[in-house]
Amino acid sequence: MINVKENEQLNVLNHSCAHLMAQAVKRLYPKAMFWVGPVINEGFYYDIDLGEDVIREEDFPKIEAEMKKISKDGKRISREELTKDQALEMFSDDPYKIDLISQMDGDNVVISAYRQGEFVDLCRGPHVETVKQLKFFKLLKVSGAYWKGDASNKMLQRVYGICFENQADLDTHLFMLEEAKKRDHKKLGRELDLFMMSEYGPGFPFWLPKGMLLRKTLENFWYEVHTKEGYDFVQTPIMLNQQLWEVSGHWFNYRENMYTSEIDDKMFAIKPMNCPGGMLVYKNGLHSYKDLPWRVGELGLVHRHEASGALNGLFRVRNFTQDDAHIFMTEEQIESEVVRLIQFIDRVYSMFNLSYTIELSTRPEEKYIGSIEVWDKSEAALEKACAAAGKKCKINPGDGAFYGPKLDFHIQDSLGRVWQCGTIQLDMNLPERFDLTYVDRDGEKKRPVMLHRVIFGSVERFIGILIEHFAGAFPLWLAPVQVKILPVNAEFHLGYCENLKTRLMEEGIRVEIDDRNEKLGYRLREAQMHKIPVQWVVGDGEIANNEVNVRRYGKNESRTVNADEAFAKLAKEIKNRSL
RNA sequence: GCCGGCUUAGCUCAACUGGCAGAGCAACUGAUUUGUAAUCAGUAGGUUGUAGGUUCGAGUCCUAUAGCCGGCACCA
Repeated sequence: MINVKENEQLNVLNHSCAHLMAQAVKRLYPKAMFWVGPVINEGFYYDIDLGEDVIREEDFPKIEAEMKKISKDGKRISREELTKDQALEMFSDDPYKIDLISQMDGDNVVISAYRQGEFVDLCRGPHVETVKQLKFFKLLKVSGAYWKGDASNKMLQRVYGICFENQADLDTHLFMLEEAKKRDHKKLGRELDLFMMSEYGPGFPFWLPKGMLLRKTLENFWYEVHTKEGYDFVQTPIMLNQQLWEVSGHWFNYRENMYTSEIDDKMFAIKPMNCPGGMLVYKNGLHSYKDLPWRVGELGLVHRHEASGALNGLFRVRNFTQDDAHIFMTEEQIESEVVRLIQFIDRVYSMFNLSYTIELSTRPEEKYIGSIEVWDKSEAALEKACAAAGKKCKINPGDGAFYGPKLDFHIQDSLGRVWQCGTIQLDMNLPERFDLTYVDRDGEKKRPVMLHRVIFGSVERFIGILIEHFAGAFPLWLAPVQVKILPVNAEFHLGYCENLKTRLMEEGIRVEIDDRNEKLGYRLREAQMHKIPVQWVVGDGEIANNEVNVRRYGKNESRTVNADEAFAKLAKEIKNRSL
């Protein structure tokens, strides 16, 4: 999907289009007052105060028509430079502009405004020369948005749109949006019987048999690669008492987002994170420097009371499974361990054909714990590890957690959308709070360094991303049903099919026979619509020669091959986890 | 939580300004025994999300509420 913000020409075009929209809105809603109208990756928006009035999507054609009219009139867009006083004078009846102007530093600051016809707005620019250049645009959505992004402020109306240089680009973009809609994991999840939601448990997904197969395959893969990577595995309780959450600090910081319950007069909370339980596991025994780094993995089910409006399919839920691990180590081991982790994560993402970028988030300006010296050292270690692993990393200054810096992995799906999934976080807080130690070479007890890390992030969300990434057509190794066997005539060919099925099942291959009383074309169509990767058709010809007729998902062709060869090829493809 | 929208059969959607709740697919039954994306016929399926209200009459209008969707805020 196109990124408007990063394309210089489109950036300017969309910025000007935001002004064009504002002008049209002002004509149709004379009471409208405007806050800001920036360019974003997906186009532009404008935050508007309409008083009692409301803009709805059904009003878009009207606004777009007015925009077209203004564009046709072809007024030039001109820049004016003002002093602070002049600007205040010019916008004296607009509290939003006054707020903007008074925020500008110094009394001698030069303020620029852009004018097109009767419409003028404060703006740094640049803009296109004339509104005539703004022809190929579309308003996309409208929503509420807090003034200055602060939930305690009033809500303005935010209208989104996008503008291109020609009709073809606009059409392509709108087509892509339609494509994305077709891939919606909530829609595909229903069509492919993967999961369901119920109003009896908002935000708590139900996994259906087909989805469970997908999920278990993914989890088995996770255990397999982590075992090879030297991880141990644990499972910590879902529920622990208040005292533990006080030690971890969650009771004070996140209590309103935790589900609590009283047991025998004591307060308990359902875990919103796995770490405190992990700390207790570490403290269960003594640790020698010889045992470090200790990598402890847990597919841990956590519950968080997310705001109702935040819920969104599998992307944002109230219970989810983190593919968590805590790694305990000495300070000297940070860099080599993180290099190893980056390489590990790289291998995992490549299994799904997902590319990614890494971002390093550093010490927050104000809220942080620990000494600046340790922070600097940790940040340097993470950055060095990235370089050593041969990866670039973008730096997000001040975006780290209060307890440590982190590396975030942003994956890019097949539509070019970006999702933050993996993260590697150094934690200087919990080892202290839980008084973790190891016995060093010199016999002294020392404080280990700990890092949290996830690769999928949330198993549920990752599956949602995979559904959209693959448009529901999973690679063979992941597909809930891998092979559909279709007897041409169930009466005569079923026995042979059942032998094939038994043989596939013995190898752990997920297979179904469709022997319903329907024509082959009907059953084949259904198998294709369920995006089953492989269909084997069996009739008289195949049985006579120990063959199967193989058809793949999405291919409008089939090949008749020896059954043993088909079997071997399938097994190999699954074993290799081919894409 | 906030702003806006939506909610009709398992799914996708109809039902003019308030006037007899309907179709396709799926399901079920029967016929058909099928060779690469839909065989034919029939049957059943609904307190129109829920609770109130207005009206002779409500899927349609009003109020409340739940859930969902698009954003905002939040995301340890």
